[in-house]
Amino acid sequence: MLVSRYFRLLQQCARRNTPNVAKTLHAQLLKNGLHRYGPLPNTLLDAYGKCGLPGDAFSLFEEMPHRDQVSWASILTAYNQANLPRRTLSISHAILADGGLWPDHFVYASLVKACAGLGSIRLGRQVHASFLLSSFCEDDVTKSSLVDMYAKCGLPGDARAVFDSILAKNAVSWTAMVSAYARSGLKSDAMAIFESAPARSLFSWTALISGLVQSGNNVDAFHLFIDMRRDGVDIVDPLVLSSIVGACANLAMLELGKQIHGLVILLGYESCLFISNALIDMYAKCSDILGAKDIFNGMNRRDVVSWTSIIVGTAQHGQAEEALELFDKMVSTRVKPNEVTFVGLIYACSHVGLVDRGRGLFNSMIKDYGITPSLQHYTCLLDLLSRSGHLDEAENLINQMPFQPDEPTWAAFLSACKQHGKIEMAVRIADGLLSLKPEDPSTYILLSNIYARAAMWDKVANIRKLMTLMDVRKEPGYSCIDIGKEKQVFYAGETIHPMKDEIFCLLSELDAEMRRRGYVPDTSLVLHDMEQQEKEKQLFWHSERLAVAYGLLKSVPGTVIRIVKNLRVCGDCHTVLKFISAIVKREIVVRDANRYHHFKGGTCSCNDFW
DNA sequence: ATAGGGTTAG
Repeated sequence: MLVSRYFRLLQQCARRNTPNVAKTLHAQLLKNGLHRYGPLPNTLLDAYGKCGLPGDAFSLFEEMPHRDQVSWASILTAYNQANLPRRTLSISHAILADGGLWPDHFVYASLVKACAGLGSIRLGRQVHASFLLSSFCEDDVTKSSLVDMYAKCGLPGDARAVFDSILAKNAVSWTAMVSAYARSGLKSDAMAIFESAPARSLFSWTALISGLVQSGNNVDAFHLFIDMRRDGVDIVDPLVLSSIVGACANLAMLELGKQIHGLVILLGYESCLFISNALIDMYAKCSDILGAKDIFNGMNRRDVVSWTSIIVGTAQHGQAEEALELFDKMVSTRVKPNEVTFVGLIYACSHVGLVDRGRGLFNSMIKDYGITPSLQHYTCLLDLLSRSGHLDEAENLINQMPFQPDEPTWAAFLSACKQHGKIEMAVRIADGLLSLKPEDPSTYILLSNIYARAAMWDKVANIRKLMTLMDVRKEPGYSCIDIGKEKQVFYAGETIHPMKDEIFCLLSELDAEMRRRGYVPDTSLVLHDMEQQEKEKQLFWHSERLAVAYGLLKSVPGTVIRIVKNLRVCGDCHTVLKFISAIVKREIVVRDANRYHHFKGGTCSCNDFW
């Protein structure tokens, strides 16, 4: 009787995720000597794993005198559950060595899941091959996990092949396939599978919507979310909400995001951890950093993602010192920073030119936290060094780092050389960059500027020729502005807007006032060969100016004007927006392709670093 | 007694 009670209680622990109860039961089992009784050790191991205690699970596993298939499967699950796929796979090597135990279908499913988590197609294919040669090769559960593994490795065709081989497809297999197509951006295939599935559920809707958000089809995801609501699907689990909050963030749709936030509250999920995390990011990406802080401050539990989201958001909005203070608080509350946190922190340092602090953080990341720097970390550090004029150190780093620098990395370094007047160095870097056959139009504009600065006119001509030859054309710039519930999009040079005359009139007035205050148009970044006056006219019609003028004409006086731009703000527009914010005494927030600019009283939060 | 699908930060 007593033994069956322990079984029941431990299984309950696993289901309800109550680690303390698991530990108490373990202690009782030790006390009454039942800890080695029958399958109880495996049940306890499973409970530890499912309660998120992989360390305790592993100690137990090591102490076991007899490990069977179930023990192996349970320890693998424990590591998968804790999102430690490397551990899962490292243990799998031991499986073969330990008493000649052969993996069963439970073990295969766990191994495939670990490969999916790592995104390692090489290991994934090895496990797949081994599975096919085993006597469990018809197992449908493992096949469903293979569908997912191929999907996560970006191979929807391979996923489909496995899916077609599943004999008895169930809800899990259909959902895995919907997710496979959706996350690969294969919209119509995803829809087709979704519709041909025998049943729909919150699970399959979530797979479809989340997948589309992940592949950047945010608007489609939104329409499907509305369809799902119309279908009357009960949102008994908030996962889909975090995806749709993410869609609002990606689209920078603040009003829509606020409405979804309302829905989150209505459905009672506002204290759910990863919903709050998604909301922090949404408000930050929608330029409302105060809204993001409200969410963060109102949380009763915060994890790495919460801290990292607010640190990154604060840094991107130009409040670097505050981002660094937040990090100190994070450390003092014993939340362990991860690789993403350090990206945000080094970025923050680069923004205010805190070279020593940034270097220190980079080293501490490696030494104190055991994190191997990625290309992104090197890029942040390079940015910090080169912006602050430590160009030789930056060049050394480029040559020593274990990554091949990509085009944006070279371009950023090059632009810093130009900024600091290191023309010889710039030309050397430019020659190297050119030989990599860059693809981004702005790289060509930068190169052309460098050569022009060095008076190397034949090279300038060569760049122009290359651009026509490769048909490198600048992506058309556009800016969006939300006024109430209406969204307006302005393209550069647009002349068909119904309020065109009023916009032109206002911009002319502002232009005159700016010139009185000392504004001189900076036409150095206008590409085309044309007269000065013509160049100035080009700048005059840049999309962000049209959007600001429209905002000034239509919005409630005194409110913040929020603009989202697809490209980076040009240097001249940046100057103009600073002037305008002072003249009209309004705060203007621009989210460009790279960062956020809060223009207020003639200055910008980015300190002219962008 | 053990496995598979939907989740947030760069």
